[in-house]
Amino acid sequence: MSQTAVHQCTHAALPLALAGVSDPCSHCESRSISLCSSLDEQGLAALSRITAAVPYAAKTDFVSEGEPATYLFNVTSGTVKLYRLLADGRRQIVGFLSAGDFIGIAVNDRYLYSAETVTPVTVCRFAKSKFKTVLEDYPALEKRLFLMAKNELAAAQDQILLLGRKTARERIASFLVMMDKRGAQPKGAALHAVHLPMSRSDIADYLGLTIETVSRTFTQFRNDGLIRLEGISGVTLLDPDGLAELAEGL
Amino acid sequence: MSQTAVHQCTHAALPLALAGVSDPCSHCESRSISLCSSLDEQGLAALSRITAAVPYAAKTDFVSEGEPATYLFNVTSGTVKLYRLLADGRRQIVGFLSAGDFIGIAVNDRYLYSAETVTPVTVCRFAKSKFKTVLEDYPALEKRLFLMAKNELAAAQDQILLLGRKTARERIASFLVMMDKRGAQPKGAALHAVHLPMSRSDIADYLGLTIETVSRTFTQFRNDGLIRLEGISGVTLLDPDGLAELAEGL
DNA sequence: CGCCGGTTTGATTAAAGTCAAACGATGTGG
DNA sequence: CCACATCGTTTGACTTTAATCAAACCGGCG
Repeated sequence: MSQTAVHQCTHAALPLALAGVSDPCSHCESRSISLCSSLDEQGLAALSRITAAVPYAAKTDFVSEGEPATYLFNVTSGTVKLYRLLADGRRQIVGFLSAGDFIGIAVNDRYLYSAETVTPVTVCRFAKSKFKTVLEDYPALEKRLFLMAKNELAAAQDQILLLGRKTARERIASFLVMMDKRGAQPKGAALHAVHLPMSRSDIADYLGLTIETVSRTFTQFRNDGLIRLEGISGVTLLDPDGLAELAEGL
Repeated sequence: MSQTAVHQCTHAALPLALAGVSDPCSHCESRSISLCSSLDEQGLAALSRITAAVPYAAKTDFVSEGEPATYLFNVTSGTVKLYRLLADGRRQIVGFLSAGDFIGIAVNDRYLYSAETVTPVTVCRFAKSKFKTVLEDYPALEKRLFLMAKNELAAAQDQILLLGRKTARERIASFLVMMDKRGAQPKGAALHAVHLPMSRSDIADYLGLTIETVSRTFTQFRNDGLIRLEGISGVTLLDPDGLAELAEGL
């Protein structure tokens, strides 16, 4: 029905000058890796109009599990953790997000988890009601959201396997390999220097372990020559292949 | 082009061209609870044309993790388990499916998990390529798939919390409460008779436990007066509220 | 300098896993 | 029809892994 709105706008580079300096989206650094990559210039402009770029300090809670999902967020810099709590305070971190990741996939219009910044973070914030109207005009955006949901689902199932069946060593190895991949050095780089912005406590709550077990396993890996610890948040993977095998249970 | 491809598929079955009587979808029992509920009569007929109703015996493997996702499935009766394996054979069941559930959300066109029937099962099977053409004509279908993916994601995160932070007792309680809800007696029914079609081994692999721990916890619950065990696959929840509290960690 | 939070290391405990045997349904063949 | 083999389940004894409790350590900061 409203698909007439879709087929236009295949012209190449519209001069950005039109949008002018007031449009934060058109020169956004995470544009190419975020859901915005599914939009043409017009769509970007439409989204830009309903977007507020918001900075948060480290350790700021900005989404609460079960609350009405009035805002959607697109992380543009920094690291965010998503978590759920049990009644007595036990915490499970369900994911770490960084630039390009999206927050707001909701069920019954309620957030599935709480979100807290790990580092200082900037997000693009949209009111959900307004976002929906943009969504209607740009079906590619919904496709992209669907794709992101599928990727989240795949990641969730990786974590289910990890939590259900892997040992502490395998969990830590999986975590290091994942963080290494995420750091995304161009292929096969020799130097696997990984930065871990989150605390040991966060790592523990992500892997279903305790702080002490995380710490002990790190020193074990150091003694085994698998990693080198550089300060508190730096790790170099000395044997990435060995760690990858450990992660798979080999 | 897509139309011709779709027509080819009517070779093996009855003369479907004359809709109505021979159309298996229009009187499908799971129609109202499956993705088909998002389709009008025309859409249903289109889907019907590319559908094959396939029966599987119990314990039949019919989807393999990592394989190209050439078929999609809609469960219409029976119980299916989805699982992932570690290299050495450790198994994690990521979900149990029953009538109305969908199999085939894929990433990079590959299945995320393996699927095996628990009981005798019937599925509606679609070739993915053909399904895609129907999808193009019925956007409501894609919306419905998106909704299902979001629900799966919510369920996956429940399981992450369970596996990462709950005790054996809490896991079993959560499982019983979930199976009770699924059995869906009309609201607040006094009789919480739950049927467990899967083996203890399946339950263990779903909850990240061993067979022995599952068995011991069941007898513990029986001794605590929380449940009554009726034969091998029957359980009655004597204290559903108590179990629900246990499940939440209270 | 000495406090403070997060981290590491150490000693001990507890929860769940492993190994092993008994039990109980179900099905088969003598 | 019953003896017996089989498979999944339950129960028991013991072990192991990771959790808990506790102290020492370390780096940053007022």
